[in-house]
Amino acid sequence: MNIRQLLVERALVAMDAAGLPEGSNPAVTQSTRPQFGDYQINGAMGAAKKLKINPRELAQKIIDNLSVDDIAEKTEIAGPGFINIHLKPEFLSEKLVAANSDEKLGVAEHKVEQKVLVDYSSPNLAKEMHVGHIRSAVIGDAVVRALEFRGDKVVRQNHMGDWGTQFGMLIAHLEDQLNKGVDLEKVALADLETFYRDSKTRFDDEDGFADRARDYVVKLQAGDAHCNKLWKLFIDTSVKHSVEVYKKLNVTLKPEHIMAESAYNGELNNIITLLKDKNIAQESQGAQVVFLDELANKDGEPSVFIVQKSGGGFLYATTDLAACDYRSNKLKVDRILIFVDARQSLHFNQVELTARKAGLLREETSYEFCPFGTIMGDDGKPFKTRSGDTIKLADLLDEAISRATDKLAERESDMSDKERNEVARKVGIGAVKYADLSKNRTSDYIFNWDNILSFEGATAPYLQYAYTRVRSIFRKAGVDTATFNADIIINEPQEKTLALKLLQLEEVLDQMINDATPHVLCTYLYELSSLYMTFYEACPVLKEGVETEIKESRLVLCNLVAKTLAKGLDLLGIEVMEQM
RNA sequence: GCGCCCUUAGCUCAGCUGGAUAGAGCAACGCCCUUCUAAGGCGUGGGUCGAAGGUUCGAAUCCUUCAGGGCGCACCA
Repeated sequence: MNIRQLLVERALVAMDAAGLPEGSNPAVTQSTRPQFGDYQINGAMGAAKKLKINPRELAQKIIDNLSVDDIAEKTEIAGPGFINIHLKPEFLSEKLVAANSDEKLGVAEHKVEQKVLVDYSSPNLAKEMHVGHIRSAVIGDAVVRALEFRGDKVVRQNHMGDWGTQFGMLIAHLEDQLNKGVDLEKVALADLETFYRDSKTRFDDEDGFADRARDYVVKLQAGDAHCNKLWKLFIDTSVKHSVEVYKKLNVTLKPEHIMAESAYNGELNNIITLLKDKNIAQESQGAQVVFLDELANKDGEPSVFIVQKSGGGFLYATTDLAACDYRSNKLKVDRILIFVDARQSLHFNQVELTARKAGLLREETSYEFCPFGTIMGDDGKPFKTRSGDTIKLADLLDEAISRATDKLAERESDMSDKERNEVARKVGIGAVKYADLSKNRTSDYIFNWDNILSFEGATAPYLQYAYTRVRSIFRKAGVDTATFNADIIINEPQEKTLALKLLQLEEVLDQMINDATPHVLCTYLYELSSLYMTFYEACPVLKEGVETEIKESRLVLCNLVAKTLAKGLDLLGIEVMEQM
């Protein structure tokens, strides 16, 4: 049930009947205040401007043709030409009762299933995941879950960085360590961070090392057995580490979703050949390069996109082009969503332009680069992503759980130790994830321990707490929430606003899926919880003196709040608990 | 140099298919636990929406210029 969409459809019919040109935007939005109704149609003003007619008169004409008797109790024109829609309480009640007996809470599945490929997490291997890696994993996973809930077919791909130049450097360093007789298990892999940093230092400072590293990459990519054997040591350790982090983070990525850069190695030569044959790539300074006029600067100099290095080595550009081909031409997906740091915007722009020209991306495939902002330190400067101090993601998650444990210990509770540990884990991890998910994907992200691990205000624990409050009522009432349903009677304003909010889940999910922005769901769930808290204080359910019909009506509202919170949080990858 | 992004309350952020009095959380202050879990609720204070122009009946939202900040731009990913 998408009320806004329903009103858009009705408004379009009315606008057409009122003689407005096709393509007029009804501009339906939720009303900003109660006196303006629940929704408003603002399209009359825009259309009137284009046609140079009186907007109020046009609004009246639209209302005359607007058929909303089944859903609205009142429509009115206000101000310069707003059309305010006041929904019927009976309409809300009816839809809520239906939603309460529906597994999907009244959210319809997409009529035409789409095949959507989501490329997310995609860490660079040979390093531990640090705090910056949380964004792609957590945001991508939320979008994946929402897509599946709406009925789309999702292909998860973890495009791990296991094939780049850094591996030449790592292999060379590892080889030297082994030749010195250093024990492999202890030194090389126990601390990937240190190992990476040491290699990087040699790469930057030591004469000849960089050249050797570059040579090893070519060998690796050409299938050299010795290099591959050493390389595999890094990959296995890194993948194992990633899987542990995903599990802790409650992210649905599994080893079978790994489609790493190396997986495309066999295709890279073909890609270059194709680009050369089609005269898309040309040699320049010994490398294979695509010049893109579409991204030319104002002097007309085209943007440079290197697809093969002068030594013959391939780059992530080559791999990403091969990935386009595989996803679009082989898997034939409708959408490709890529959750990657915004600093790679130019690169992915270049990839899409080149891939489209070369036929590596079909026209029908939508290629959606979904960038996210950079992690900033408290000083407002970006965290170093290479060879600098970083906070390990695993450590951050452990600290979150530890803080939640302390907080929980302050409260009285009859829970067992095991239950308390579970609650602390869900609260801690939830808080971290919500802090990340609730921010606009595209903006930069200031990393601050206190904000990220806060358990008050607009946080996951607040939503989890709202959930436990509802569940507590049901424990007392002793009703079976799976089957319980009753008529909904909307008398109090708190009931009305809560009822309307409950019916807006689908609207929110659509926006989240279209724009790949989980923060709209975060905002929605917070508002829902907040409205529930208000309702909870104002509208007693089980207390003495509440009439049976009112009690049952409120129980249904409570039930829907609980189910919506649980489902919404589940789509964000955040767990709920019965008590806390 | 060129390109992309950002600038909203003391702090962290929503809002940006142009709409009615710009919203939350944190922090501050004042109330509310013999009544369904106070990780809560109710209330108060707090804003030249970076600046200046422009388009419009209407601009935080669109356009231009400027300032400040960030990022990217030929062989890393």
